[in-house]
This record gives sequence, C-alpha cells and structure tokens, in this order.
Amino acid sequence: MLTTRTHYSIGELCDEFAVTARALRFYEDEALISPERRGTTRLYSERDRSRLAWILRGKRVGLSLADIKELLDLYDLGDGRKTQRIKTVERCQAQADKLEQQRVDIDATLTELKDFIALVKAQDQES
Amino acid sequence: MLTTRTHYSIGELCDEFAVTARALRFYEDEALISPERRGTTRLYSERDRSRLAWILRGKRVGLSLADIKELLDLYDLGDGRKTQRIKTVERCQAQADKLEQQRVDIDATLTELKDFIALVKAQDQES
DNA sequence: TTTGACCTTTACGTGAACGTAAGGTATTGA
DNA sequence: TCAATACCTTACGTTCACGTAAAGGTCAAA
Repeated sequence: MLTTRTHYSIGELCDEFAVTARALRFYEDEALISPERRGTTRLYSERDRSRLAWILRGKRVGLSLADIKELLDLYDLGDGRKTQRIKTVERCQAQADKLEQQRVDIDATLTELKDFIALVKAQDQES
Repeated sequence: MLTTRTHYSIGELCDEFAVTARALRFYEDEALISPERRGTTRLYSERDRSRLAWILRGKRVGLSLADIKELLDLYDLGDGRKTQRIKTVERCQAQADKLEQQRVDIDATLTELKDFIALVKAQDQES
C-alpha cells in the first residue's frame, strides 16, 4: 500500500521545494501556513505541504504573498453568504484576468526571444 | 499620409503607458532608455517609445529590470564575436525556458481558479 | 506680471520578501 | 561526555523598484 507521509520537518520541505527555512517561517508569520508543533518544532502535514506547493506556484506566476493568502483563504472558506460568494468570484475573476493577460505577454515575449535566438544562430552558421 | 510622431515628452509617454515620470527617469538611471535632451528636457524618440513598451511588457511577465536591460543590450548588439554570440543564445534561451515554465504554472493556476469560480457559482444557484 | 502647467534635480522614505547574524534548545551518534 | 546536527526566536540588514517631498527653471495664457 503506497501511503503518503503524514508529517514533514521544516528541513525536509526545504529540501523538497528548494526553499529556505527562513522563507517557510516567514510564510507562517504572514499566515499562509500554520503547521502544528511538537514542542517548539514545526510539524508540517500533507495539507501544509500542498499549500506550500500552491504558494510557490503562485510566486512563480508573479502573485504577491498577499494575493496568494487571499486566494488560499477564499479556497478555505469555499462557501459563506451570498454577498461574500459574489466577492469571492469577483476577486478570483480579477486574478484570472491578470493571468490571462500575462499569458499573452509571455507568448509575445517568447516569440521575440525565439526569433532573436534563431537570428543569432543563423549568423553563427554564416561565419 | 499616416506618419508616426518622432518625439514625445515625458508627460506624453506617461499618459500613453500609464507610468509615472519617476519611473521613466529611474529606467534612464538604470540605463534602460537614453532619451535625447532639448536643454534639460527629455525628448523620447520612436525607438525610445518602443523600448519602453518592451520594458513594460517585460515587467508584466515578471522580468527584473536587470534582466530586461540585459536582453535589450543583447538585442542592440545583435552580433559580436562568436564566443559572445554563444553567450547571447545561452542567456536568451535561459530566459525563454523560464517563461515556458511560467506558462505552465499560469495554465495550472488558471484552471484551478476557473474551476473554483464555477464551483462557487454553482453554490450560488442552489441557494 | 503672475498664475499655472510642465519640466528638472537631489535625496530621503517605503513595502515586499526574505537574508543574516547571534544566541539558545534538543536529540543523536562516537 | 562531548560534539555535531537540526531546530528555535529575536532582531537588524538588504535588494528592488520606485514614491514622495523639497526646491527650483521655463514658457504660455490671462
């Protein structure tokens, strides 16, 4: 039976995700993760681990920690009153729109970069 | 004859691209743009204008000003000795790889965001 | 001529996201 | 028993990308 680990030390997560312990503690200060403690030592659960993965992916696409926290909180709530659900959808949609625009920009930049690379490589051949 | 303007004041570029004059002067300090001067006043050419557009798109995809400067400089050079061309291709390829990864991350995040939005909207109907 | 709209420089301030000591605790293997 | 290893907290330092005065120059319209 291929079972997943239930707990990770801070060092293990650091190795797995290539982040520093300082960063993980900082995320905790900012209330993005809340690992348990055994004494003073942090014990990260599987859920903490996947939240961390989400955080890091959020960072890679350029979201601020504040944005990431907001989205994680919205996921956590998931429900709530109707007025709040409307706000939830609005905020998520706004982030989604930003990401769509980013995709367009990335595609344009990639096209230019690749064209330029091809150009320089061509010069390489002709010499 | 639909001709393009040849010069822009700092204020005009600020309006067009929705950036502050402080930002434009900062980019100049960092050697990303070098507008001419009429007296002390900056005169941006069409080329400066398109460089600015490039800079801002670079920022939107998460490049640092240092990265952007490097790429702009590489574009400017365009040629050079063979050893340098190799480095040029390497650096460009590295940035391109980073952007490809970012696309993947954006797609994943977008999928999750949209699924979540759909979920919350569905809850909205059922109440 | 003076008001207002622009432009300039110099220089200190700011928020985000950690880095980096400095010093202490707890467990573990030689 | 002693040293290494891994964890902890507190707190000041750092980089990036500008923001924000403060103080002033230039030019056109009223």
